[in-house]
Amino acid sequence: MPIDFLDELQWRGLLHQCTDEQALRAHLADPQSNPRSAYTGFDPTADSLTIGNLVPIMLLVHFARAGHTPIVVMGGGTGLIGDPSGKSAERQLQTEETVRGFVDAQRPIYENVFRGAAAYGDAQIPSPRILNNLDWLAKLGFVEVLRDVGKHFSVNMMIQKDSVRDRLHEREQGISYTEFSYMILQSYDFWRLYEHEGVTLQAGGSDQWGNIVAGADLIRRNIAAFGASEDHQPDAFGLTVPLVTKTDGGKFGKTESGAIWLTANRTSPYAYHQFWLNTSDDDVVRFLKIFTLLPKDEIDRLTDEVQTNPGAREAQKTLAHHATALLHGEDEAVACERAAKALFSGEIADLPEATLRAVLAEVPSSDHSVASLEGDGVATLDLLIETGLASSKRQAREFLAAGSISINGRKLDGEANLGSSDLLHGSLIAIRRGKKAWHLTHWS
RNA sequence: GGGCGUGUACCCAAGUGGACAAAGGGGGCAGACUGUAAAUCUGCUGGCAUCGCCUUCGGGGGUUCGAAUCCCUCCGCGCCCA
Repeated sequence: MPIDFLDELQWRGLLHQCTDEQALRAHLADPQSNPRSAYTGFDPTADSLTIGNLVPIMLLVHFARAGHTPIVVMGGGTGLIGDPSGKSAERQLQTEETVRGFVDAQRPIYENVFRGAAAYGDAQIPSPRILNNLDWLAKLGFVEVLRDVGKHFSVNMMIQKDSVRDRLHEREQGISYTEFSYMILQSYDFWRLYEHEGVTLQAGGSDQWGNIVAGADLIRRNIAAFGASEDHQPDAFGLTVPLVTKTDGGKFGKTESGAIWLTANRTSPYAYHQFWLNTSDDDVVRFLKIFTLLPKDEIDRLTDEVQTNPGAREAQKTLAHHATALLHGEDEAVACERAAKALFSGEIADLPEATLRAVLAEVPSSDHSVASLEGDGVATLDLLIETGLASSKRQAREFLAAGSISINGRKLDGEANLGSSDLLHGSLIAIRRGKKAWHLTHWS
């Protein structure tokens, strides 16, 4: 039994606003005999996406779970122009090669999430179709665009748009004709997909509302101009997801060390898992709804757990597991949990070598000469500096005096020298400062 | 171009000849407590060294036994006038 798309979005808090909700509900009511297609566009501005981008992807997943057809449109073309929405300054134009590289790097993210969603239990959900708007935008002729598309856009309306208006009145940073035209391109995408792919719904982040409505508008005007549609309702809808916020006012998706990305080369699965695990009690239920596919009764149960037994952090653990599994796969999620357990308990000395190496794989490491362990051995003081765990001898002494340093999980009190008897598996010494800072030393 | 200000450590900010490696706050790091949370408490926060030494108060130069502090000069920033 497929889910009801709009109901699902609503209770999950994924629905920010949409055009004509009643008509949209009716439009989507019968996926069996009338499956619909929806698309979300993503402009490639980097070689990866951040967890903020995960929200509209989840929306497409729910669309698929409801029995409809999701389409991802990668902005290989629009990415060459630059969306002024939410930007206070003109963007640096990227070269075509760069954007192409970004497109290729981002493609697996969509595939991974949908694979993860299917693995979670919705085996019937299809993979999304992934298109690149460069394929049609690159072929457009300037005259053609001005006549067929531009005629439907009123400049009076376009300059009302917040992102454009701000730039017009901000004397420091104007807006180029290029970025001003962005809305027209995105609208054309929608029209194009409506015509050729039967797409009737565009979804996106809340900052995309203006662009989405403009697209729906273009479709309506074109229908009016060229006749077409058998019924008189223009079957083009728009829908946005909310901006995810944190209760404490901090920016969602950012840590001290930077943004949380959706590819392992930028944010390791372990760091990703830790990010979710550290969600505050105030946010965890909302995030469970948005970033996992857990059913309502399970989330209700976890909501109670947060209330009655917050110390167990079952909700955070569940969130971390499912969010990690969704993106990186179940195996990675399990590995992250195992690594977290070992690293936080500090009990690593008894782990088999292969497990130990796997657990510490993401920790900074350095190579040292095993010969130096002979005789008096190596002073931990010096080693702390060599490994970067302390920035000066004075600081290293401070850590040692405070009992902040552990060697292979054994707490060190005071200064000491390390010898070959401290080697784990004949070649490794793991140093830990405080609770979270680890460093693995290789000796050979 | 003229006038008045201002520049201090990661950030804000006191300090106007010696007691200044420089108050206070924030941030950061560590310790205790805890739930890898929040709040709270404690310590550290230029470097090297077992009393001590070395390098720092926008840059350079000078006065002085002694300069963040006084003088000269250059540079940066802010406000007002043109």
